[in-house]
Amino acid sequence: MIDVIDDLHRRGLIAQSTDEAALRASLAEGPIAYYCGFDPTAPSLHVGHLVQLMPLRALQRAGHQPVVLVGGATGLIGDPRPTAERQLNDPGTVAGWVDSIQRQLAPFLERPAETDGLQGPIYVDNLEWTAKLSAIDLLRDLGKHFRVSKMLAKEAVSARLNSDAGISYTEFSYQILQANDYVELFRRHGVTLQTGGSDQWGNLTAGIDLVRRVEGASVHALSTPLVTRSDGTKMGKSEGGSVWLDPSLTSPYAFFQFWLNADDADARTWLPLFSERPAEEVDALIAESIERPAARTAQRALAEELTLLVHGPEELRQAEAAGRALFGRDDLGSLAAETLGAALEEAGALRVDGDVPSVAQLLQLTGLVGSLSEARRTVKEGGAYLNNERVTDADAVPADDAWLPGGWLVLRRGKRSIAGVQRTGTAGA
RNA sequence: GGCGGGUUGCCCGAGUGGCCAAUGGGAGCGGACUGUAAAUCCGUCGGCUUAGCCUACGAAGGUUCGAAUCCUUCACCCGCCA
Repeated sequence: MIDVIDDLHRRGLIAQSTDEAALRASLAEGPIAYYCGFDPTAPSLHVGHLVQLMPLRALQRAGHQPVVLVGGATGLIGDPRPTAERQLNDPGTVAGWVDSIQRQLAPFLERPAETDGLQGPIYVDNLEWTAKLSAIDLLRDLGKHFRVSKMLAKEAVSARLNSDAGISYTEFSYQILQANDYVELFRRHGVTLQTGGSDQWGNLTAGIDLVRRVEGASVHALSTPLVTRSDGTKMGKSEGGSVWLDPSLTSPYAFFQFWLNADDADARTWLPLFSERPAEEVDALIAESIERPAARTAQRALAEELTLLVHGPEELRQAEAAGRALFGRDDLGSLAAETLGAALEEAGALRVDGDVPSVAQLLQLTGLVGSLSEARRTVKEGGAYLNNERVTDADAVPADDAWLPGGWLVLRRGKRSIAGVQRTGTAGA
């Protein structure tokens, strides 16, 4: 059996680690419990979180016990970002996000657990113990273990102190709460390893220090690298928004397209990170990508594997089929109504009944553009297409003979933003 | 608590009474070239009932024919002093 740590290194999933020899020894000794926390800052996780999920899965496959923490308490406080103070979200909203994120995390660890007889995840919410902390407990029992000079030295904190934004006492205190989580999980579930992003390193080590001080135990941390794009920006933005894991926020089709459209350099660096294929297969795919970049083997492998992981086999099949139909060379009119309809449902479909809106209005209603002004601008720039033909008049209403089988119109913005419009009610085609 | 500096569009950052929906850069978006890549070049980049109008330069008032620009108060940030 391949050593987990070796495997994680091979995949590039380890940025930093505490005493690696000790960690290897402890992992080899027998199953350990490990945890990773996710703060609810939105209703869903996004593709950037996948890099956290990969080590969780890898460790689980190696027989260890995953503990998944959703930060119902820390989400109310806000982990300091290096740039600016966070906007506080109200408790009800955060509680809702805790639920949705917890549900979202389940399949990543439950499916392998069910099928392979592994340890299923333990779910925890740090609100459970943090809400009970009184100001006295916090300051007297926890605060005494924290040296301000050390807290100030944390990267995010010092960055903020050196910026115009400054930092509130609220966010400054964040690391105390997260450190306390490690102590609580050590006590409750015997957790001895925390994983997290490399930007969390300061928080991870703060937890280790606190466990040592209050429990006298030596525990571990492992951080994943910050995944970026070749241009240095964060991974996961597409068409102006984040790529979410929640299918109602980012459709499986859009999710699939995100990976398919990754640039070559990115796809090759991301593939080992996200693919759970054997090393030789990954290497072969990358070699092929270098040899014949136009075939996009790396992009395709990422798109297929991740859509399958996040959305399941049926959604993958449909997302793939939709892409083929919409980007294929076939004449749109020659596609079967069902094929076209299924593809457009995946891409995003709008129903119209009665009076047909103008092209500009349709662009806005389908969400391809954010406003009517933008719709007009897009048409002016030559970036709006109706059934693959460039639109020249933003206020024109689609002609009767423009409707394709099934009562569909294919509306496109730019090269690859597509939406369907279906005419209902009135007699379609 | 005192004194000084600051708060401009998605981000950075010019702008000190009319020529400002606001120079410039970045991001984003569109076009050309391609492979539904990258790089490059060109265009675009608040909203709307789009030759016009509305909303905007931390917030609220005020001065003025006219303010992002001047005055007052408030909020927040940074620095120095207590």
